[in-house]
Amino acid sequence: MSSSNQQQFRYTQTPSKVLHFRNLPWECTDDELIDICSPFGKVVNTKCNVGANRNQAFVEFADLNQAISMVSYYASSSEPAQVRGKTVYIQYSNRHEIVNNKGPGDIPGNVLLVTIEGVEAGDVSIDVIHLVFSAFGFVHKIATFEKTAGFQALIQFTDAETASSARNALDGRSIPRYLLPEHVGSCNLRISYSAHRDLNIKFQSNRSRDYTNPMLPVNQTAIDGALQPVIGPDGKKKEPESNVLLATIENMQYAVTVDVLHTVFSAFGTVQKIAIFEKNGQTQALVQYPDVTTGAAAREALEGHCIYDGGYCKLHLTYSRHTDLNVKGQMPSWDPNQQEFTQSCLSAPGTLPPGQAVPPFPGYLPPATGSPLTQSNHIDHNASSMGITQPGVPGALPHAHMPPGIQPYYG
DNA sequence: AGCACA
Repeated sequence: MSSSNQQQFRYTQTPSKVLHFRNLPWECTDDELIDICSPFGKVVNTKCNVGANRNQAFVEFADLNQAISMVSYYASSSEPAQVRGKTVYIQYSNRHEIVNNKGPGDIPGNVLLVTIEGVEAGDVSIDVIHLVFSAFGFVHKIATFEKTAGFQALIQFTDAETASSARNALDGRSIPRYLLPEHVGSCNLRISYSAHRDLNIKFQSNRSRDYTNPMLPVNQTAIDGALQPVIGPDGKKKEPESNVLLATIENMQYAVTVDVLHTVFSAFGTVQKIAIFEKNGQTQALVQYPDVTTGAAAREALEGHCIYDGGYCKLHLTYSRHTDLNVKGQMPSWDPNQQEFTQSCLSAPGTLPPGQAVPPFPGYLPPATGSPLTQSNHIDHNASSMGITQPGVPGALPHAHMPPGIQPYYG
C-alpha cells in the first residue's frame, strides 16, 4: 500500500490548480506561459525559470477545473504543448498554490540592483551596461562594484515605472554574446530593486557614470557610450548594403580616434574592426560589423549626424564593398583580437587640440540640417534636448527602442 | 524531461 508514490512519473497525480511545466525553452517568460495557458482558464500566478536549468515553471489557475482541462487537453492532443516550438511537458504540481516570496528587492523603485552572473568586473564594460539598459529609458547614473554576489551594478532610472520595464524585460536574460568578450560563458542578469533613490556618483570612470552631469570630473578618461540608438524605418533598400561602412568625417574639429568611433558605432552591435585613414585630405574610416543588418541599422541612424555638438565631426556613411577588413598590424586600426575593448576605451585622448576643452562625450548626435537620410521621427530637432550631456534634460527618447541587433536576443 | 524559498 505504500508504493503509490512510485507512480509520480505517471499521469496519476492528484489534480491541482497548480501545473508544473518542464522542458521549457531557456529562460521562458511569464508571458509565454500565460499565452499557452490562458485558453484554458484564468492564470492567477506564475513562477518561471525554476530549477537548476531554469527551464521549469509553475502556473496557477484560478480554478481547479481549468488546470484539469489543460492537462486533459494535452494528454489526448496529437500536438504537444509547445513554447517557442519546443515541446513542454505539463503535469499537476504536487503543491496547491504558488508561494511568492517577496523580499526587499521586490519593492519597486527607480534604481535597479543588477547582478551579472558569471563574469568578472572587467568583462562587462559600463558602456555595455548603459547600452543595454538605455533601451528602456534614460539612464541617469550607473555605479558598478564587486561584492561576494559577484559583479553588480546599480542603475538609476527616472522613475520606478521605467526601472520595472527594464527589470521585467531583462531579469533572467543574458547580455547578448556579441557585447561580451569571447571568454565569457553565460552571464545572466539577476535584477532586483535597490532601496536607493539617488546614487552619489563622484567621478565619471570605468566604474561609475553620471549621465546627467557631464561636468563631473573624469577619472581615467572614461569614454561614454551613451548613444541613444535610433531605429530607422526598415524596408528601405536603395543601395547594396554591407556589413562594412565607409565613414567620411567632415569638420574634424576634434580628433576622431578609433576609440571614439568604436564607442559611437558600438551602439548598434559588435564593432569587429575599425580602420582610419586619410584620403584626399579627408579623414575616412571603415567600420566592420558582423552582419549587414547591423551595418544598415548603424548607417540609417548615424548618417549625417555629428559626433560632437556644434556640427563637429559630421559623419557621412556609405556601404563599403569590403566584407572583412584586414587591419592586422596597421595602426590606428582596431581589432578586438589584438586590443582589449576596455584598454582601448580608456586610453587617454592625447590627440585633442591644445587648449581645447574635452569635447562632449560621443553620443551627442544632433541631426544634420537638411540631411535627406535623417528621417527618424524619434529625433528631437531641438538639439538642446538631444543629449545625455544636457543636465536635467533626460529622455530624448523617453520610450527608447531596443537597440538594433539586440532585441532578438531577449525575445 | 521530473517540483520552487532568490
